[in-house]
Amino acid sequence: MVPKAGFSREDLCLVCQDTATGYHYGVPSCNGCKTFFRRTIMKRQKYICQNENNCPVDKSIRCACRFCRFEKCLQVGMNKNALQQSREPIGYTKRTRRVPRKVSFDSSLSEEDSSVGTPERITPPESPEEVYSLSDNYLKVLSSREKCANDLRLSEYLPKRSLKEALCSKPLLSDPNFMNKHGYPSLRHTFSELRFIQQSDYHYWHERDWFLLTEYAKSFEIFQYFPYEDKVQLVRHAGITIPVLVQCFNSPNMGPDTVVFPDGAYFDRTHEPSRPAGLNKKKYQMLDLVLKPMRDIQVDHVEFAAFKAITFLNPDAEISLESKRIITDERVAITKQLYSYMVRKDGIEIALERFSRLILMSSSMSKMACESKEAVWIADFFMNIGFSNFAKELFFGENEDENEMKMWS
Amino acid sequence: MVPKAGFSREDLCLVCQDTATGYHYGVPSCNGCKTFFRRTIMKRQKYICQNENNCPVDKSIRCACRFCRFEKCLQVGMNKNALQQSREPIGYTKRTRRVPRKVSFDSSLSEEDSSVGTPERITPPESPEEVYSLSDNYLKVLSSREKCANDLRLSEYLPKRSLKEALCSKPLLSDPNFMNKHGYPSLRHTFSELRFIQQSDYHYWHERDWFLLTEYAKSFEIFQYFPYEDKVQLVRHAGITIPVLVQCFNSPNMGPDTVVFPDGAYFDRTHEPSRPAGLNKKKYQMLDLVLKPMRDIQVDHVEFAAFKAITFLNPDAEISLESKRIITDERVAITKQLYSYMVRKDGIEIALERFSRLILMSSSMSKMACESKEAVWIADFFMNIGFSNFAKELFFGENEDENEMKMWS
DNA sequence: CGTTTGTGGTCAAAGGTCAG
DNA sequence: TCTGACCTTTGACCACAAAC
Repeated sequence: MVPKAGFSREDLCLVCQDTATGYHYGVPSCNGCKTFFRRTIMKRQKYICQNENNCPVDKSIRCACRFCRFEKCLQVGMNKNALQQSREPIGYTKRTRRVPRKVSFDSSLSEEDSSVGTPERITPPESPEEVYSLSDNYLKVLSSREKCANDLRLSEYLPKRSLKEALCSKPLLSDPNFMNKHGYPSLRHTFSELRFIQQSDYHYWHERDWFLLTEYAKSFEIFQYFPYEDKVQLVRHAGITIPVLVQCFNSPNMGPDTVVFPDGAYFDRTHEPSRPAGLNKKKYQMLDLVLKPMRDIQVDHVEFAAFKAITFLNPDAEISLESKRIITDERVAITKQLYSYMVRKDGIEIALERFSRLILMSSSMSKMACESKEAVWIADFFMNIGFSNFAKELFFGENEDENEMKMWS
Repeated sequence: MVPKAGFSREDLCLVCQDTATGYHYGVPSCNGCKTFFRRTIMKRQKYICQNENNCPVDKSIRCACRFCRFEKCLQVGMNKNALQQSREPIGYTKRTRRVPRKVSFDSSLSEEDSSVGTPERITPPESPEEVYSLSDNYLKVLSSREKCANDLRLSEYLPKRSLKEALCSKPLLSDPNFMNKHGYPSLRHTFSELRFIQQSDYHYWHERDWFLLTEYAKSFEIFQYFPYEDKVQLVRHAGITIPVLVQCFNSPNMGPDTVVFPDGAYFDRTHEPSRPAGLNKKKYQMLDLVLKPMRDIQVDHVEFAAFKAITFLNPDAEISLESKRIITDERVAITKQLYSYMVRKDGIEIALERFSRLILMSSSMSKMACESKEAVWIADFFMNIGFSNFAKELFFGENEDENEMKMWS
């Protein structure tokens, strides 16, 4: 693209002697020969001369023999290497060609200024506008799945079933018939009539959110291929963290320390003496490690969907090595897309900050998962809180011996 | 001049790998990508990818997909705000400096001077912005500090002292006199004469690595300002993870399941019946959750230094809210710096993959921290393993009552 | 006060378009 | 179909100002 010294508009195309429009592929040449050369190379076209391979080539008859025209292009020095890789199509929406000008002798030197001379001053955008990307296909899937899960959470639907039934039955979230029938809010779940939470509310929402967790798990394609024992372990490992995440994110913001459930039950930093000390402590962890950071970062629903998936797909669960590998790969893929999404949304500076904070929350989630299981176990064992059979299956396995093993392993 | 070790790609455009002409909008880049980025922003252009939004972008085909090219510009960190927003026909803003040059100490990474103590940052961070700008040097500081720590680990030096003495005494790693005197390898610590590990070896290396942990902790400038109780909690929380990290990273690669200590003691996946079941299980976790991933990712020493700091600066420890905040900010700053380093080293695609895998390891570390404390407690309580007083202080606190509280809280 | 660095602008020369 | 006048995009190079 360095202007060749000494070129003037009077120069002629070295191929056909037409008026040259500049240097093309290293040679002063006209538009026609330039385009002809490029097309020939790009389409790898081969020509054959009908005569003696020495046809004359000039402006009037340059189209007569393509073989000899191309030969001439090469002879005068057109350089194949000056061709570039195909570019993206521009796709003109409409023909913006100027009104054909009458050709005159002097217009060629002065015409530029009329249209090009005073372009309006282009200024950068004042504010960053939304640049949402379609590149994050998986994120969109996760996000709409999250929407369905929330619809179901607000509904009345809550089946009684064993853990095995829950994990092996047909997925509901991806079933349009089911969702049409049940996926609308219950009148009781409209976040109205606030009242302080009671034991029965905790139970109700834990049961609901554990039910939702099993459906959420099944909504991952990879999940169906895992051995049953891995499914149980994965859901068990997420048994505390996912409900906590869901409860925090879906709570309307009624102050920094308040979590509201859809039926209006709420809790805050109030110490509840009737609950085991461990569960009170977990409540504070939930406020400090999840609610506050998520509000600080201002996690949006796409980011939430991704982070929830990252939290669920935890290779630290006690599953087979093959399942660990699959889960890790899935997790990394989501993490990468999440980063891309955040960069597009906020720009690199802010995105890297928010991304780091969000991803580093996963270590807090792990801590909660680990400690809470212990606390739940102790709560049940010593306080006789009375979990449902489903919850006991979820956390403790099918029999008491297994529990003992877990406690001391 | 600070040598640019590890920044081998600095002369290449991070977007397309063409020769970079300098930093543009915050990123080493070529003229083409620079101009492309500016034009896209100025003209508010939106592109659509014809494929899967993951087109490769390099010198030869960078024009093939403008969507993916622009996406990559953002990914590698091109900053929209670096475009000048002035309404004047020509407006210039302040240049964006990438490395503050005012600090003149630079012995950190020079070759032979490893015995010299690591200088800490001279001025404490007054604002988040200052932390960020200084953090360009932060990885270098962490990396050379790590070198000192390893020198001390290989030495003979191992004082007997209480936890309080350890945490409140003068930092040794940054003391050139001390490091000159003691920071050279012991003859016994040369990784020769392999032999299977014994109980006494475990004890010896745990004691060494706990000693090193306290010195490592003190090497953080923020650490000295924490209340004593927070210091204890922070070190306690890192009591398992940091030694495990150090042992894995510094072990020569003698196969996928083998960890070798400097004196030649090694362990592998062999079940050791004489050890408590919990500690055997932790050993497997160490191999699966730390050794294997670190070798898969091929963590280099700068990345290791950063990840170790991220692991140590864990806001999940039971410390005051103010300390949590300080630690989180420090952690996030290191994380951002680590990401930048990896992008410079590997390019965006590989870096994002490796970064995600590495950062997500922090949740495994949290799990280990949580479960291991429990296992250590049980090991001591039931198996009478016989930890030193120092270890007991580290893990269980000063008195038995505190232990009981922790167990059931 | 000169050098280095990173802005924005320029325009020759690439590639793409579509009536003829 | 192929052609080529016309159009858009690209990037090497330049001037300028701020930082060093």
